[in-house]
Amino acid sequence: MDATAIETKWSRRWAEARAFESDPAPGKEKRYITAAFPYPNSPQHIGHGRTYTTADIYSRYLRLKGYHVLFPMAFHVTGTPILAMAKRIAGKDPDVLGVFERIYGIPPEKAATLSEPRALVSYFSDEIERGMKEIGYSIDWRRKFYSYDERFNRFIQWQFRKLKELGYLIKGEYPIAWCPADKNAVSAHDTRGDVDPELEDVTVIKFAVSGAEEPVSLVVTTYRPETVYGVTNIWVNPEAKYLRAKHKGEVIIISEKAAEVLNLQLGLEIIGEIKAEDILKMKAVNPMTNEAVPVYRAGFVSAEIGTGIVMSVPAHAPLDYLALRDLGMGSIRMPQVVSLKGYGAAPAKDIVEKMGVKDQLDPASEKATEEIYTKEAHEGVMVLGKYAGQKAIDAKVKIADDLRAHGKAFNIVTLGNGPIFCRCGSHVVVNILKDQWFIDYGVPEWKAKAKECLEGMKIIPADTRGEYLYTIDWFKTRPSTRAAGLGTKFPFDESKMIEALSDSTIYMAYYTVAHQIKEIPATELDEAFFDAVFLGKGPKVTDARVGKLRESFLFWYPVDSRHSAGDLIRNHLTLYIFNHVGIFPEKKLWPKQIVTNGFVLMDGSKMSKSMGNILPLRKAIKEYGADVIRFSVVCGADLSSDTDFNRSVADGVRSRMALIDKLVQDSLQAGGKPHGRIERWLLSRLNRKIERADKLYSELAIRDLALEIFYEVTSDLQWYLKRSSEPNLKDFFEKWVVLIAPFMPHYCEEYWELLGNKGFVSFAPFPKPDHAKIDDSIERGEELIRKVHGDIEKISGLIGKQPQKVTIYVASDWKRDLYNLAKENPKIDTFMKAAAAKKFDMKAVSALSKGIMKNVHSLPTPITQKDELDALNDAAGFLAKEYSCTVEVLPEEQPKHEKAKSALPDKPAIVIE
RNA sequence: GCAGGGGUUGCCGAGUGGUCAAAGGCGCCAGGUUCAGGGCCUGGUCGGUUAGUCCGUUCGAGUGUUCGAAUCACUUCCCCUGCACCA
Repeated sequence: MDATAIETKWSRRWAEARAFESDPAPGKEKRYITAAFPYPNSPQHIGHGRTYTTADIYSRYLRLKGYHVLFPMAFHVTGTPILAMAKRIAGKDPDVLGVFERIYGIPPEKAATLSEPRALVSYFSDEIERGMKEIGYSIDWRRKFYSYDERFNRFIQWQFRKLKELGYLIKGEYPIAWCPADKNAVSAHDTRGDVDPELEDVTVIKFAVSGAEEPVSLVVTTYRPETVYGVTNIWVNPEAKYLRAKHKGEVIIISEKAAEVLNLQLGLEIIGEIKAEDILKMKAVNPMTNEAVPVYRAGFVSAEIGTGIVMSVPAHAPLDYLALRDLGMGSIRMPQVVSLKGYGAAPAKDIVEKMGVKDQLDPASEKATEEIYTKEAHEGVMVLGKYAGQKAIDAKVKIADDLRAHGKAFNIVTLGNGPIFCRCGSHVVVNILKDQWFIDYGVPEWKAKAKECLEGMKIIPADTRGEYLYTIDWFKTRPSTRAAGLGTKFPFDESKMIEALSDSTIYMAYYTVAHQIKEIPATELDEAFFDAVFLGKGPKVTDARVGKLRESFLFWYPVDSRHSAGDLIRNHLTLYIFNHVGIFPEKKLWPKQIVTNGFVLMDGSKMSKSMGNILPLRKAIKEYGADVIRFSVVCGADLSSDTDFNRSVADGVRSRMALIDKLVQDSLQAGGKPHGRIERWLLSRLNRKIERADKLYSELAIRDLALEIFYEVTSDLQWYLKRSSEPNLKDFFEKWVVLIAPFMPHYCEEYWELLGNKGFVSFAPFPKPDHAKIDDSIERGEELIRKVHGDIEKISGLIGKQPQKVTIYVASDWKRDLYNLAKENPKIDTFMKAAAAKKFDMKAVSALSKGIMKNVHSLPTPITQKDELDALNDAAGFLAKEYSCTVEVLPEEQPKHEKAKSALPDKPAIVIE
C-alpha cells in the first residue's frame, strides 16, 4: 500500500476531471459550504486542518447525498501582521527567522527573500494551497482570491457604502494605544515582547486650590472615586517636576511626565513649571465635602502614573495610611467611607498592623492594598454620602458620574499593563482618535434582525447557540478602520484602511462570482454594478454582464453551512450574521447553519511557536498520508472539544487501514461466492450502521461516526477474519467504501476502482440501508459466540488447564418463556403465580427464580434455542480451532454432564474437560 | 471581577435518573502468533472472591431530593477560555 502514489494519482484525476469545479445547475439542489479563509503568514498546521477537514467531509457527504456542492477557498491578508512580519524579516529579526527555520523548515536563504509583504503572501498562500490539495479538499480553486485584490477591494467598498446608507456607519472618538514616534496605532505584534496593550478608564478628580489668585486645580487620579469622602490630604512627590497647564479653559496642576503621556488625549496647553514645595504649601478643596485639605509629600507617588498626584484616603488605602504614619501623623482622624465586615473603622490601618507592614516602601504594602481593595470592592458597603447603604462597587460608578456631571472630574484612558514599548523603542501612550469610524452594532433593529436570523439557523454544536446570543447583545460600536495595514481603503476617507474583521463578513457572496468577475475591468465595478449583482436593483440590472453573475449568486446563496473554529463566535461569526442581515434584506439569503470546532492539541498540549511543537500539515501528510491525517485530526473528540493528535492515534488509524487494504485486495478474488453465516452477520451490522451513519453525518457527529463506521468496522472485520475461512467481502466493501469516502477519499477512490466501478466514488450515491439484510437473530447469535469464546478462555484460565474437549449445552425453550414471563411480572410473587398458572415445572422455576428476579430489569430478550444452536454449531469448527480441542454443541435435553441443566438463555452451560 | 465551559477509573475521553464497575482509544500485565524487534490477535487492568460468579467501594469535596444519583438541586474547592479592534 503506497499512500503517496494513491494520493497523487487521485488528486491528479480529480484535477483533470475538474471534479470539484461547480457551476450553477438549475434544477439541481445545491449546497454551499464555506470555511473561514486562512491568513497566510505561516504554513498551516494540523490544527488548521481540523476546520477544513470537517467542512470537506461535510461537502463530500452532501455530494454522496446527491447535492450539487460548492466549496471555495481564498486568502485573507488584511491587517498589519503580514506587514509587521515582512518588516521584521527585512530587519533580519532573529526571532522570526529562527521560527521560520526551526518550525516551518524554511531555509534562511529563502526566508531572506520574503521581506516584501506580497512575496510573503505569495509564498505562504502557495504553501497552504498545496497542502490543501495534498490532503484532498474538494475545493473549487477557480474562485481563489486575496483580500487585497483590486476587485475584492471594490466589493468591500460597496459593502461599506451600503452600511453607510443604512446608517450603521458612524464617526466618533476612540482611545487607542499609540506610538508617538511612529504616529501609529500599536497592537500586540508592534510591541516589544508582544504585549497586548490593555486600555483602562481612570477617573480624575479636580481639587480646587483654595485661596489661589486665579482658579487652579490639583488633579488626582483614582480607581476608587467613591472614597473621595474620606480624603484627608493630597500627595505629591517632592522629587518630581510639576506643571501648570490649561485643560479645556481651566488651569490644572499635573506632573510633567503625566502631561507628556496625556497630552494627546487631553490637549494640554503648558503654562509653566511649578515647584513641588509650592504645591506643598497649598490647601485643596474636596469637591464632594468642600473641606480644604493639606498637601503632603510621599515617595510612593509616581510622576509617571496617572496625573502624578494622588488623593489620600488613609482609612481605606494602606499606602496612604503608611505614608501618613511615616510622616508621624498615624493618629489623625481618618473618616470611614466604606464598612467592611471583620474590620474596624479604618480597614487599611487594621490590615497594615495585622500584616506588620513597615513603611510605604515595604513590598508587603502591595499585598495589603490588593487585599483591602478586593474585599472592599465586593463586600464593602457605603457609610457616607448620598449612596450610604449601597454596595461600594455600585456607588463607585454613580459617584464618578455625579462628579463628572458637575464638572468636578473627567476621565482619562491609561495603559493598564504599562509601561509598554513600541518596537521602535518609544514609550507607548494612549491617543484619542477624533475621527474614528465605527460600525454601530448597537442599533436595536439590527440586533433584532440578527437574533431573528440566529433563531432560524441550525447551530452545531447546539450548545454554542447561547454564546452567539450573548455576543449579539454584547456588540456595540466597533471601530472599522485602522491607520495602516493591507486590505481595502475606507471609501469615505482613503487615508484609512478597513479593519481586518470588518472586511471578511460577507465575502462568501463574492466567491459565487469570483472567477467570472475577473473578466470585467476593475474600474467598471462600481456601486451600481454590485447593487445589480447582489441586490438585484439599480441602473445596471439590465447590464448583460451582470446577468450571469446575478444568476450565479442567486443559485449558490445562501450559505448552507459555515465552518470555523469556535473561538470566532465572539467576533467573526457573529459579525457574519450581522452583516448578512444588514446588507441582504431578503431572508432567503441569510445564513442557514454554522458549525464550529475545537482545537487540535499536540501530544496533549497546545501547539505554540514558543514550545516548538507545531506540526505543519504538509509534514504530517508526508509522514502519515493524507487520509490518515484527515481522519486523525477530526476523529479524536466531539466537534466542540479540543482533540489530541499524537503518534499512537495516527499509527492506529494507519494500521487499521493496512488491514482494510489487505482485505480489499483479497476480496477481489472472492466475487460471486454465496454468503455464509458470518458474511450475513457482517452485512447485517453494516446495513444497520448505514442507517445510523446518515443521521450522524447530517449532524456532523464526527466522533460518533468515526467509532461507528471505522473503529467498530475494523473490529468487526477482525472478528470476521477469525470466523471466516476465506474472505468474501466484495459486497461489504461495495457499500462501506462509499460510506467512509468523505473521510478517506483517496483510498476509497482506489478501492472503488479496484472493485470494478466506473466514475469517482466522490460522486457515488450514498449507500441505502438494505433492511432485508438486517438480521437480529444472526447478530445475537454472533454475540453469543463471542461470549462463549470469552467464557471458555476465562474458565480454562481459572482452572489452569488447556481444554481437551468442550461441550456446550443450550438452554431449553421453556426457560426462555420463563424469562419473558419475568419481564412481564417483575415482582417475585406475581411472577411465581404467573409461572404456576402457565404450568411450568415449579421446582425448576424456584431454582431459577432468585437469579432471574435479581436482574429482572436487565434480563436479555432471548433468541430461540434453535437460533442459539445454529449459531454455536456454525462456530463449533472455529472454537475447536481456537482451542485445539474437540467441541460439541448440544441442547440441554441431551445431557452428558450434570452441568447441562444450568444452561440459561443467552448463557449456555460450558463443560470443559 | 464579569461571562461561558469543565473536573469520570494510570492517561485521553464517552456517559446526563435504574440496563453503570461505567463505551472507545492509549498505556500496562498475561498468553498466543512460521513472532528478530515493532506489529497483530485473545484475555485482564478499583479491591476481594469464583469453573464463566458473587460481594464491597468509586465518578473534585460536602449536603440534599429520590425506592434508586456519575447523572437532578444547593454549597464549596480547583482548572480552562473570553472580556473588543486583535487576525
